[in-house]
Amino acid sequence: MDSNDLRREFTRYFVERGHVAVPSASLIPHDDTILFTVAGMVPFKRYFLGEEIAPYKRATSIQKCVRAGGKHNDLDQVGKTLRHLTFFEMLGNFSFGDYFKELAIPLAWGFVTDVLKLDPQRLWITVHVSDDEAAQIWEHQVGIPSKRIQRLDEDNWWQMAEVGPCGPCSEIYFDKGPEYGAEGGPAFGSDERFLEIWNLVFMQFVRDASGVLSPLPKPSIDTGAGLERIVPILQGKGSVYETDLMAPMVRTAESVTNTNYGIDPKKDVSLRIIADHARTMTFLVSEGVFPSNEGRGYVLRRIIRRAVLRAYMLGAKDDTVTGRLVDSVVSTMGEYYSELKERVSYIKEVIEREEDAFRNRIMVGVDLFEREVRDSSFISGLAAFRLHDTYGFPIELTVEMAEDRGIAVDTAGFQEEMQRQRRQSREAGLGGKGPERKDERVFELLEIHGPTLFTGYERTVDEGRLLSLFPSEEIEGAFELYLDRTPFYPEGGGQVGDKGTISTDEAVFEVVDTNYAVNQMIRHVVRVKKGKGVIGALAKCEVDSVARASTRRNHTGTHLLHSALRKVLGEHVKQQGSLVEPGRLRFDFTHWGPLSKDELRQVEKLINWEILSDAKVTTDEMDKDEAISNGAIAFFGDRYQDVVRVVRAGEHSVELCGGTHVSTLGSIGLLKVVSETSIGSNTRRIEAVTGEAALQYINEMEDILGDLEGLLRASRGELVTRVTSLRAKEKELIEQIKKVKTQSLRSISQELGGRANGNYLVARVDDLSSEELKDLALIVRSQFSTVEVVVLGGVYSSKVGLVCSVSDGFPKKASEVIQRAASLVGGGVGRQTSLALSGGKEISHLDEALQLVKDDLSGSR
RNA sequence: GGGGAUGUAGCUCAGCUGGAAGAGCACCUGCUUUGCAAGCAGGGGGUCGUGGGUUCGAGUCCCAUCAUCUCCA
Repeated sequence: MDSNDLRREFTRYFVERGHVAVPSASLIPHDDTILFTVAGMVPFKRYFLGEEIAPYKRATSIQKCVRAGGKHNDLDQVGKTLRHLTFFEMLGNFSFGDYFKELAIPLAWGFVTDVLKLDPQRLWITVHVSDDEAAQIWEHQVGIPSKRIQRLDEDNWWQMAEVGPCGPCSEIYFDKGPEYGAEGGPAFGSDERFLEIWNLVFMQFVRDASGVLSPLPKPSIDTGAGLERIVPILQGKGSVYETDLMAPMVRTAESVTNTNYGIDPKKDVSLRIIADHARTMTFLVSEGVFPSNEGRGYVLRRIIRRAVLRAYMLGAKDDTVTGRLVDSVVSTMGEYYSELKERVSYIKEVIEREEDAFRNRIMVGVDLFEREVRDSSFISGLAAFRLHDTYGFPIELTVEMAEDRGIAVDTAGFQEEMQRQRRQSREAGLGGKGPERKDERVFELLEIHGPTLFTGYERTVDEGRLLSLFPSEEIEGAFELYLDRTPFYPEGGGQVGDKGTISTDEAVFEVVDTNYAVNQMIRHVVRVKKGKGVIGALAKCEVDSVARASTRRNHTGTHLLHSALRKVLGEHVKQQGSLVEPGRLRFDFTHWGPLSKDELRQVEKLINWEILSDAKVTTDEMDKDEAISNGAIAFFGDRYQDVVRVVRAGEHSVELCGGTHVSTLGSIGLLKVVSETSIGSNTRRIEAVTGEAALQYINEMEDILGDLEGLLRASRGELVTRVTSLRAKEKELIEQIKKVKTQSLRSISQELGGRANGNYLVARVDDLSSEELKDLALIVRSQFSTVEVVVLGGVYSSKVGLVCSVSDGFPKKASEVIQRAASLVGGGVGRQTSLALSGGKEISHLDEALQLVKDDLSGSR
């Protein structure tokens, strides 16, 4: 049975038994607590938590998963073991308060023995120490001999968090045979021998804050069976790397590194890492993750770089390898995962760019490494850390290159430095933002009155009933105000919250901000202008409609900007964040370098064409999945309700968005980009203005141009040529002045030379800058070869300048000659040998200082 | 969110404890020579990322800012 058969058989088995086949969700979960989708149940989490009602009682899925970075991280084990992977597919069947242990266990057993036809003699079962019920079912209902049912404690207890649903698990293990390790079953035997192939999670209890367990009224089932664990068993292979799932990637890794699998165990680890990472990087990029220096993007970057590094160390020094790896993943998995086939050229471009960047870093790092080993017989932890931290030179490479030369690396010291950095980062991270406080009072309101009805899409003036009013814990002197319905837009989707006024018969409130207190409860942050709020009073709500109108223009403008950027730069452009205010809009997105002037112009042109078309902006409410399948751009990490608003602006832009928008594009007026900057590697930020703000911006530019016209006495069209010619003229004049100065210095020098006292000259020359004074001293010495020491002093712009030049053979340093004189006029002097400059502010002491030098020189003769 | 590094001629970079802005390649002119990165002589090309500060004096020290690279969270 190959892996495609297995996927098909699995789905068929559970669909035949009343399950709805749910397609794999994105690897990017709608869940801030995890980095990636790490298990089959992640997309169903809200059903299990009771936050949403599941549209089906039984479901089955084959879920793409990534465990790399964050809490669930298998990066360090991959390749070293045969069973860990950073990318894998999870087979699952789920019951949402429908069947429980009594059916889940036989269903699992049936699939494993009837469909997969695994030998029951080689299967072991584990249950939780407390779970007699499951053990009973296994033994009596299924008929497993009790000696092959083992009890585990923590390993068979599942919980999502400290508080919330939890329960015992039961697992099926496959015995790979004595050649893989020690006897004893999964509880006591070897990890590599007894392979967990099936995990049944019984969501049975809910744990409260004090740790007390109480039974869930409707217990649920969550199953996870690793495709990559089962396939090798079915195909009689020792590991997934030899099966049809991953062998092609191993072959490609062999070919790009010119290495063979199965000869050197150390090299095998690398080949496995390359094969594993090839799959992970391909899938992550296909889902829109972009290499960057934070979050998911950073994990992706590390995965790409690690694969390249392993290939590099195996011998792929010059040629890029990732393109061929991606090709092999796509040809192996593209049939089942058609999204890979559709985006293959994009995936390759992103990954190959990252490989190129990394190979560049390696080149720089090798140079630095050479410099490091040149004058030292070992590499300190600090040096290794600096190579890694500052230049991105991998520690593995440092160690390997050092080994080649028989040089030791202090890896313990390196680890210490890493620890120090981790600690520092963590502390800094914690200091930033405190844990989100959820106010009990707000939950109560939600329970009693239900969600706040938002009416702001249709109007900016409305009436609502005052539900609650209490002092804000965050803002001194402010209050939180809740209504049953409101036209005030709560901050979200990058759009800032509305401001305005809320008034009742008894009171007037100024709304300074609006946001969500909890999901669906709109919080007005208000200051009391007058009177006292009475609960239950009818409140008149007036949103600052001028600001709202500007915000609308900017928000729709942001959508147009997004779609124009994708058109001009390419599909890799992904929104990374945005800020929509009345005054301006800000849009962050992924892209690998600054935009050229032409690209920016092109973007502006596309946007403003759309605006000129004055097309209607339509918003439709529809099912989330329907919207996404219709091609709407959704932002991973954002939370969407099941029913979403789809905003169409003009011909090209379709986005899921809860914000407020103009009704026709023409009312945006003009969109003008005012800045384009970088906010990190592969991330750019554009700021733009629309409507009135755009007019104001243009007027400011006009004013500047007007001022320039006045100053340069040139018309607008002549400005550039005028400045160019002025600069040329300036340069010419500077040249001339230089010449004239040199000439005049020469003639002064002639005159001074005659006043030399044998081998030295001390003179006062005023009105020369220290620069000129210095030149003069040098000219004197070049014109009069008998003069060995020249000391010149003078006053220039009410400061004293002092300079000394001596010939090569002279016994004293130049600085020594004028040392005392310099301190007399209030200046310091360095330790220069042939030429010393000094200066000070004590003009009255200049003559005295020069006399001092004269006396010294005549004395030393 | 917190660190580190870099920014000097078209390109690659040097410039030490502040004191006269450099090299190689490329470019231009001339000569020599018709042999694989040709040689010789001469020449042009710099707001030393930007803005402040310290100093008699800053490419160099301090602060801010922009850009690029990089590590950690």
